[in-house]
Amino acid sequence: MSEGKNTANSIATIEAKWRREWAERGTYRFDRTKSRGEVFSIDTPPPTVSGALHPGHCFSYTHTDIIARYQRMRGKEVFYPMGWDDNGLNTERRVQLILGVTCDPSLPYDPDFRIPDKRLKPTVAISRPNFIECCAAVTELLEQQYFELWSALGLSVDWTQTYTTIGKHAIHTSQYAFLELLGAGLTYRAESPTLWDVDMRTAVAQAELQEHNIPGAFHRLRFQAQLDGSPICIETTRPELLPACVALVAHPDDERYQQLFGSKARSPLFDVAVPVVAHELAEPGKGSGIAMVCTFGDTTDITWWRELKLELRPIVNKAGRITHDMPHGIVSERGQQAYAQLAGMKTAQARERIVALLTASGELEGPPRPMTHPVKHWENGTTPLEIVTNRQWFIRYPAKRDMLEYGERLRWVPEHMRARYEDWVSGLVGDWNITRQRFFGVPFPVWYPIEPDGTVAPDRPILASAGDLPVDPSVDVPEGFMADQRDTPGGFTADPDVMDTWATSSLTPQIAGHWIDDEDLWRRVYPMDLRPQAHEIIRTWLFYTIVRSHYSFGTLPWHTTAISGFVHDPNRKKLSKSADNSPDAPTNLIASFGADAVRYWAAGGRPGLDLAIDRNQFKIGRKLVVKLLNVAKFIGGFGTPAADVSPMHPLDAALLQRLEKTVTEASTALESYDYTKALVVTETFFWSFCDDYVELVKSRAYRHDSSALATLTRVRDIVLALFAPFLPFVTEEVWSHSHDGSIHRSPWPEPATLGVPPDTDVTYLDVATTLLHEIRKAKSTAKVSLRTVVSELTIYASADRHPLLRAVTDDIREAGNVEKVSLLPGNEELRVEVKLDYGVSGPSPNPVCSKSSER
RNA sequence: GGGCGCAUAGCUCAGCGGAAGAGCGCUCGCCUUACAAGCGAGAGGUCGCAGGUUCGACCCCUGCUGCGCCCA
Repeated sequence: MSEGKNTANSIATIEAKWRREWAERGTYRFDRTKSRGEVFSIDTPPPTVSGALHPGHCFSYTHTDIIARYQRMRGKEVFYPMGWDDNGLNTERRVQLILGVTCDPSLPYDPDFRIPDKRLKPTVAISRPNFIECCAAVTELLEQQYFELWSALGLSVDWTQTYTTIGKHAIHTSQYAFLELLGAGLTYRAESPTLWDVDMRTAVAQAELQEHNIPGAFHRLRFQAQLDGSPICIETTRPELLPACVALVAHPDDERYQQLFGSKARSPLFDVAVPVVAHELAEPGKGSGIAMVCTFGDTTDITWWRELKLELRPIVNKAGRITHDMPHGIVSERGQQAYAQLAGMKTAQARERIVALLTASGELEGPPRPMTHPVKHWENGTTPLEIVTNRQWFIRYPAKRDMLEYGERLRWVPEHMRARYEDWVSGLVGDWNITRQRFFGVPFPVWYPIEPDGTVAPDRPILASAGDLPVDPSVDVPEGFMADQRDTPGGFTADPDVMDTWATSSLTPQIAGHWIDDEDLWRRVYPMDLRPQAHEIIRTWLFYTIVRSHYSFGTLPWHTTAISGFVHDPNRKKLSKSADNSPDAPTNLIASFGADAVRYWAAGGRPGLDLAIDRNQFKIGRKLVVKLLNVAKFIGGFGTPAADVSPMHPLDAALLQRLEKTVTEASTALESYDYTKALVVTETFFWSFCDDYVELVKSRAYRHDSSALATLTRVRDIVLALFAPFLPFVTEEVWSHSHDGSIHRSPWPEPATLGVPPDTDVTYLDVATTLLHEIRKAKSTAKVSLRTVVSELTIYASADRHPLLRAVTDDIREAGNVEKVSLLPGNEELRVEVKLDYGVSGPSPNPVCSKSSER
C-alpha cells in the first residue's frame, strides 16, 4: 500500500519529535505552586491493564485529553495523572494464563523461583509471595504497552504522577481509609450469605453480577400440610436444595393459602417440618403460587430469610458441593439416608440424584418441565453463583437519600446518565461486601488472636496502627506479638483475604491527590473538577467513589462527570478486550494515519454516544493535518508581518469577524464538553478559509499587501490554537515555526483579542465567496480548467450593494482570472453572468453563461 | 418486565417551530506558482410508522415498530 506513504512518514517524524520535546521540556508537568482556584484536576480512569489494546483505548482518553488541553490553554494548571488498575482478579487470571502458574497460599516463599519468560507446562503451583511477584512483573510489562500507546496518542498526562492500585502508596491509602471507616463503625465483619463463585472460590459483589439465560427445569415437589395431611405442591428449579428448605412462602393476599399461614408443612424425602409464611415477594402467578425458601438458592431467599427471621440450614460449601455436615432438623431415617447419598456431590449431580430419589418415593409430580431462565453469574465466570455463608468485611452504605442527593448535585455530561446512577442507588440491597478470597490485592491490615485452645477469635480483630501502614499481615507481626506466635495457640493469625478492587479504586482521588501523605498537594486538587469514565461502571466506580468521599470528607469527589460511550467495530458490535474483534490495533492506526488523525476520529464521538470504527474518519483527519501543514507553508512563505499592521481591507476584516464567531462557538461548546461541535465549527471555518479566502487574497498576498498578510498570519495562529486540543502534534509543529514556547501553554483565543475593526461587515466575505463560486461553477460546467480566462463577469445588483461589490472586485478579478468586470444595476440583490474565453483552454465554441441569484 | 438512549442522503452524523445540511462515497471535470497526499462542480432525502397540538412540525405531545445500552 503506497497510498500516503510519504505523508505517513513526515507525520510520524513530526509526532515523534514533539513527543520527545514535550517529555524533555516537561510541557505537561503539574505546577504545584498553583492554588486550588487555578487548578483543573482530573480523576483519570486507571485502566485495567489486561487484555489486548484496541481502538477503544484511544477513544475516551482522547476526549479527556481534549478537555485537559482546552483547560490548560484557558490558563488552568491541569492536574492530569494516570493510574494503572493492576490490582485484583483480572490480573491473577491473566498471570495464570500467560505464565502457567497458580497460587497455593500453603506453600512457603521460594527465593530461587524465577519468573518464567513463557508459559509453564504443565501449570506450576507457587507460593503467594512468588505469585504476587509474577503479577507485578506481568502488569509492569502491560503498563509499559499502555504508556507507549497513550504517549504516542499525545495524551497530555503528567506521567510523573502515575500511580498503581497495587503500589505501596495505594495499599497505604486503602488500608488507612479502611481503618478510618472501621473506627467510625462504618465497616464491619459479619457472617453473612454471600454470592460465591465456586470456580474462583471467591465472594462476588452485587455490582459484579450478570444474569445469563441458561436451560433449567421446573420440578413439582409435593409437601404435606400438617393440619390435614393435604398435599401442597411447589415448583422449583433447584430441587437439590430441598434439604436446605426452611419455609414455604406465598403471597399474603393469595386466597389458596390463607388457612395454611402459620401452620407447618412436611418436606418430601427429608420429613422436615417447615413453616408456611406470607411475603409480598411471592408471586401468585408463578407455578402454584407457593415457593420453598432455601438457605440459599437465590437472593430472594436471602431477603425472605432475613425479613421472616427463618432458620439457617446451609448445605452448599465453598467448593460448590453438598456439605457432609447434615443440617439440623433432618431426623427421619429416610431423610438421613437421602442426605447421605447427596453429601459431597456437586450441586448439578445432587440435582439428578434427588430427582431420582423423589421419583422413587413418588413425591415428584410429573416429569421436570424444561425451560430457560436467567441465572446469576459472576461477570467473568461460567458457573452459576452459589450463595454461601461466610465471614466477610462490609462497608455500610450511607442513607439512600444522601447518595441520591450527591447524584443530583453532580454535573452529568450527558445529563441523562444521572438516571443510571439513581436507578442503581434505588435498587441497592444490603451492604458492600469488600472481601475477596484472592491474593493479588490489598490485604486487610488486620490479625485475629488465637485462643489457647487453638480457635480463632474472629470478633476481636487486632488492628495495625496507622503509623505502621502499609502492612502485609501475612508477613508483618502485630504489636505485642512475636513472629513465632503466628498461627499458634495463644498467638495470632492474619486475615487471609484481600480487598475487592473497587475498595481501592474508589479512592483514586485520594491516591492520586496524596490525601494521606501530601496535605499540600491534596488542598490544591480536591475535590476534583472532572471524573471521566464509561457508563458501564457508573454503578461501581462512580458510585463507590462517592460513598468513600462522603465518608471521609462529606463532599462530592468531583464537580463534573463526563461519561463516554463505547467503540463499535464497523459492524456495530461493541469492541471488547476479550472479544478481540478490533480490525486494527491502535498502534497500527497511529502508524498508518498519525495520532492526530486517530484523535480526530475519536473527537467525533460525543459524550455518552457510541462511535464506530471508520477508516474514512481517519483519512479525513489525516487530510486535515496535511492541509494545515500546506496552508501554513504558504502563509509562512511571506515571512512575519510587522506586528502593528492591522487588517484594513473590508474582506479581511469580514474574515476576522467570521473567525470571531467561530471562536465564540468553539469556546461555548468546549465549556459544555461538546468537543465534537467545537471541532466541527473550527473545521468548517478552516476549510472555507482555505478554499475561498486564501484563493481570493492570493494575488494581494503575492504583492505583499500588508492587510492580507496580517490577516493570513493572524487567522493561522488563531486556527492553530482552536485545533490544538484536538491535533496537538501538527499544531505544535506549525506553531513552532513562528513562535517560541508551546502552543499548548499559550492562551486560548478570546474574541476581544482578534482585532476585528469596528464597522466590519461579514457580507463582504459572503458576496466575494458567492462570486468566486459562480465563476468556478461556470468553468466546471464548461469542463474547462479553473485557469480559464473569464472574458467578462457581469454582476447585476441593487444599487445599495454596488459599493460593497466594488470593494471586492479586484480580488475577484484576480482569483477568477477575469478580464473585465461589469457592475450593472439590477432588481435582485445579486445576479451574475460569466462569459468564458475559450482562447486559452476551453474546447467549446460557444460562450457559456451562468446565472445565479443570491439573497 | 422496568429505565435510558437512538432512528435524517448509499455510509457516518449535524440540525431543529418558519423554504432539508456537512463530510465521505458516487458522477463529471481540472496538473491551478500552499497542497494531485490536491482542486472544482453535480446528482442524491415522504427526516422510522400512525395519530395529535399549531397558521405552520424533521423539530413539541401520544402511541407503535426497530436497534442499542443499563437494570431486574
